Amino acid sequence: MARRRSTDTKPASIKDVAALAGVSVPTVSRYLNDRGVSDEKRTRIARAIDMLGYRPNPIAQALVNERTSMIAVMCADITLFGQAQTYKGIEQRAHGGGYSPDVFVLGGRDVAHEVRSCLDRNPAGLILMNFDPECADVLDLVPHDLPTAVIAGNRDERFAQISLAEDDGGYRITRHLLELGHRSVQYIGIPGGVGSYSRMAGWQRACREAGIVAPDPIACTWRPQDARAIGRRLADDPAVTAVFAGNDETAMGVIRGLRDGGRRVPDDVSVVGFDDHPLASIWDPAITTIRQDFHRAGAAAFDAVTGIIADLGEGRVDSRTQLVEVPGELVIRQSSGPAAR
Amino acid sequence: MARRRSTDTKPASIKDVAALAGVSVPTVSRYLNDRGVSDEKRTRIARAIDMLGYRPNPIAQALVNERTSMIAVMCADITLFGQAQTYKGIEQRAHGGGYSPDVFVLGGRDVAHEVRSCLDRNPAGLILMNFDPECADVLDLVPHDLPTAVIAGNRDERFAQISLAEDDGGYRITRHLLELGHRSVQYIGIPGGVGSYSRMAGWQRACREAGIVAPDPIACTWRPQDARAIGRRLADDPAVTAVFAGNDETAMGVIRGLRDGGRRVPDDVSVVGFDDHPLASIWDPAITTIRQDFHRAGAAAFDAVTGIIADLGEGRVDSRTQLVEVPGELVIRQSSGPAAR
DNA sequence: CTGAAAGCGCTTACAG
DNA sequence: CTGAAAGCGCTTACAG
Repeated sequence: MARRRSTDTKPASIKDVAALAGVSVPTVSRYLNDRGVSDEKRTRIARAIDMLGYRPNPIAQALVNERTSMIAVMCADITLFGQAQTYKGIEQRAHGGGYSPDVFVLGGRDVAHEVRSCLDRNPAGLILMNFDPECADVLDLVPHDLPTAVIAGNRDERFAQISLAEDDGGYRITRHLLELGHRSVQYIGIPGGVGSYSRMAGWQRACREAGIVAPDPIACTWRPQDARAIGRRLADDPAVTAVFAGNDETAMGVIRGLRDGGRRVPDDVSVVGFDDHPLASIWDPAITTIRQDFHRAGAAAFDAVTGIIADLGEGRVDSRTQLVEVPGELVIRQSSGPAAR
Repeated sequence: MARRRSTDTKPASIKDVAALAGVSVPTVSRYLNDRGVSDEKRTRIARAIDMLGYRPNPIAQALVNERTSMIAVMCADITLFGQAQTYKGIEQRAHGGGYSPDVFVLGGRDVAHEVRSCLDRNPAGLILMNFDPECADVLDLVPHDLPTAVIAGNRDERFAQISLAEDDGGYRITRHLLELGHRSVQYIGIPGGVGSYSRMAGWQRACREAGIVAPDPIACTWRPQDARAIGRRLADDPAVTAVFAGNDETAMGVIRGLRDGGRRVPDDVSVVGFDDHPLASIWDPAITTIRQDFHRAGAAAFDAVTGIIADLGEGRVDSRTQLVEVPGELVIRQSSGPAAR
């Protein structure tokens, strides 16, 4: 089998540049890495690079440096709103800098295998979007000395972490419903989303504080259709006057299901969501929600990882376990209203 | 600066395996690549690999093979529904195979620079999601001999292409509205989405065939809020009885805007979308749309690229410019109805 | 089937 | 500041 495709002109290497500039290969390398090179050779090398259209081979660099310039970004499903937005935040922050993010979707059964494949590629750092339960195990497979930031999930003292303050958001939006006079709030959960730092935990805390017994949470998938079916069932229970859906898309499904069952929102039942999806304000009725700043969380995670890398270069080590809080914001719209008397 | 982080135990290399197994390095390499190795050495090597937890270094492999096992996937914005779903299709198809997809978001001003950075990393193949106008220029920067598949966009005879048959979808959904008795259909465009293979082209064709003059298309962004503003404006024009929105999210915004302006959907105005977004059937009224099979398009693109790679290995060359059609499906729901008399 | 040699494109001590 | 040497972890001819 041919080792190179036939029509391909082989790209210039550092050797070609050195030859054309009349210097040694290490001198070109020093030029590329901003080490001391005389002005005269600088210009000669610059010209040679320009003429040849030379671009350093990142693969060779990675081999000798024993690390790439890639920041691995692991997530369970990049098609979901929060994860996509978070990645966008990472992506935009990375732009133009020395590191480029690289998505690894942990989709299959053998997550450990996928994680190892990723680590084999020698990332300079790692960002884990810990939105889904299957991601939590990943942390035990990550070498301790790999600069790492975790977004969301329970606090893990071993790593830097970006907290989206979900418990606080869940608490506040539940309080909002209680203050409207509702005597109980039904929670509908999204996959994962459990643990002491979750929106569900905030809901439970608010219920406890108000002295009411939180009803059993109802589990839902990511699919709005399933939320609709749940809403339809809830429509038949006159005791339900307030619903806290785990995210906005779930809220949309629940509202539709309640309406299918003849209940009006918010007149008969208040429904709130979470995240502030772009369609949340378009929905009819517009959805009361907690706005999450996923972009900022992504950017913060990127900054954390590159910060750790820089700190390690200078022998500092304290930034490795920092905690950054990205608070949510209660956005009151039309899907929540006073409890019917 | 330390070349390796201190707490790190250096991973085993092929050299370590060879030493432990008592064979030469090339023999281990042959073992790894399924070349002839005696049974006795096979077992010794296998044991050594197992004991050391050895994993071949893909970076070194890439350097010597002059190609990686990565399929570069370029797109403009992976947070958009169609692109995210398409990527998911690619991702799932790739699973377990020898190639892994790798996203490159062409976000910045200097697309050419971004493309070159991607190509520097020596992908084995390339998939371009040609949904946005800025992506079209990319094709001129791609070396002809890089196995490439283009998803959507105008037909480019130089490359394999997966067509989502958007013009056909646009034609059929416009026909649907015309058959309901509407005398004119207003098109609201999404960014990009022009050219002879677009949903807009299908709309124009259907109008032309019906002998009606297509009104000027209205440009919209990806933001549902902007679509809502357009809908609000349209509400004041009694001549508008049918709207074809460039995608479902735009349709939702338009419907909301029409309602803000006092018009009922579909009684006063029919509104249809495109894509079959998961929320399209949840929306009230549920949205008539063209269902697109993005997963299948992604899988087809992956198959095309890996097929080209395999064919090149065997000297075939014909698959390089194949065209695959992934048709859409008209899904009639409640947002479209007979024209008011 | 197998090992010694050479090489992929780069970088980093080591002498000058 | 600069070049000759050695090496990163692999693979592929080349002899045996």
